[in-house]
Amino acid sequence: MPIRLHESLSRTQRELQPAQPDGVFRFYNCGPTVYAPAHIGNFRTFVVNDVIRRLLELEFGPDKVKHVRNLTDVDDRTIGQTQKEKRPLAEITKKWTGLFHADCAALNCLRPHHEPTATGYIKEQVSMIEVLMEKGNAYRAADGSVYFKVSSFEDYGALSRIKERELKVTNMVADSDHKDAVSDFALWKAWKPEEDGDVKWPGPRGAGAGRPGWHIECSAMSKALLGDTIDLHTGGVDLLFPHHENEIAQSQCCNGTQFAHHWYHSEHLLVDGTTMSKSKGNYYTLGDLLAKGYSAMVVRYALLMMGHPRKQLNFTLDSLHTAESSLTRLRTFRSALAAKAGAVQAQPSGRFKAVLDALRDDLNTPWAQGELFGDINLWKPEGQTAQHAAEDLAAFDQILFALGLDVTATTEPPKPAAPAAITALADQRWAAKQAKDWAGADALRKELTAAGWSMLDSKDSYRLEPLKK
RNA sequence: GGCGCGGUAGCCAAGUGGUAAGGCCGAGCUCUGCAAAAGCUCUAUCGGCGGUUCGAUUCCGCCCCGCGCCUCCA
Repeated sequence: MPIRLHESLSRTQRELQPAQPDGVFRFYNCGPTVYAPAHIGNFRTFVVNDVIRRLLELEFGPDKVKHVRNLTDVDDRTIGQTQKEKRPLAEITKKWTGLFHADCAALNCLRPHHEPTATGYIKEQVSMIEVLMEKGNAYRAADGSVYFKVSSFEDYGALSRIKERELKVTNMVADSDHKDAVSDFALWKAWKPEEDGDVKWPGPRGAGAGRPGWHIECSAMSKALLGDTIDLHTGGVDLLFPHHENEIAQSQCCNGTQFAHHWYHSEHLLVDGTTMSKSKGNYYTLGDLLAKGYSAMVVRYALLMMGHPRKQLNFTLDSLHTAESSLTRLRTFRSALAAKAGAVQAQPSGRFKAVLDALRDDLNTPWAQGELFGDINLWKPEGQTAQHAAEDLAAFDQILFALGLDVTATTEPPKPAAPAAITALADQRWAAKQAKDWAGADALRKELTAAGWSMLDSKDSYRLEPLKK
């Protein structure tokens, strides 16, 4: 069964297929701006894209997928941060890039094959801008900036179906600058010493020094690393307009050919029913959630499995509890399977096939979850030979690979140690239990519970865990 | 004003023109001094009103409610 994915331009589901004769699937995913820690909304998109990458590898083979995800390391926000911190741009972007990589690794996202930075591709961007100027699709403004002339591209608006007169009037006033038309967008932004500090590069022929606009970077990096036409271009819905609309305009006018065969956009994450923002106090980074005691794998599960990627997902801390319980069941199930299989190695059985099919059907993760637990519920250890169990284990592991869920790693954060007062109570209860003083033991358990601790007995020892918040 | 999305059990969430997957939580039972873990079982008629149809949660129309986006935010 081929992978079918919703396509934003046609608004239909289309099969994913490599178009080039080399059979390599070319996949570009718009990456983060590295000026602050990425928040979990960002990571929903990256986790979803990671599953696309994994499905593509399963479908076409690991060496037949070329996945590019950029880092935006120069734009208004990164530069704004240099001004705020009075530190060089590279220092700031390096710091946040490092954290982004760490978060991605914790969330078990595969590294893209290329991770270009905007500042690493200035020449490529400049040269595209020059071509656009030569072709009459771009013009130099009075201040030395270069703008794309939207009216020169007939198909503009095809992706977002937005017409310039439909844009909110208030936004049109604010951004007058030196443009010929309000909908024209910057390809190159002239250097403003008071705002940009020392961030500048030599501009395209006929323009001043400055820096590239945001949109051109993706066009240039995609062209440089994947060629003029790619198989799939993805990002969050917010990028649909203007970012992707503008990329299409730039790339197609410059290259004279179709830019992307397939556009895919994942929906936004909401937190507590509304847009996440620092002022609302519902803004979470991965670090924030780890600090609350959740594992990154639980976060991945919640971001991926608890809602369809093309529907807004309302994230709550409660959903992390759900995810945690679900993930624990997966872990338990795998242990049972592995125990039964022993050392036997085998090819995947047909079990869990429906899970993969659900993913191939427009990344329907909730459906996949249904199939997954449905199959787990049907599994019975009785009558299973080690061979069968090994086959089922191989099939299960394939599903875990596709979803990027690592249940074998001990990703659980260490439980905090109990304070001395609690351990003392626990010891007392243990003693009471050994003396078969059930009433005393129960009373002590109640005390522990009241203090927020749970005492888990085993044959000849016990451990203490804090009760769930 | 424009573009778009959603309203399915306590919560989350798939899905189908013929009487609703799954997860979480909860309850009962088994097991176990208790608790935990594990296992079994149970829990909805799909926002409202019309229409089409033998039959609609699923198609059409209207209405109500909630939400997102609209130039540099994944």
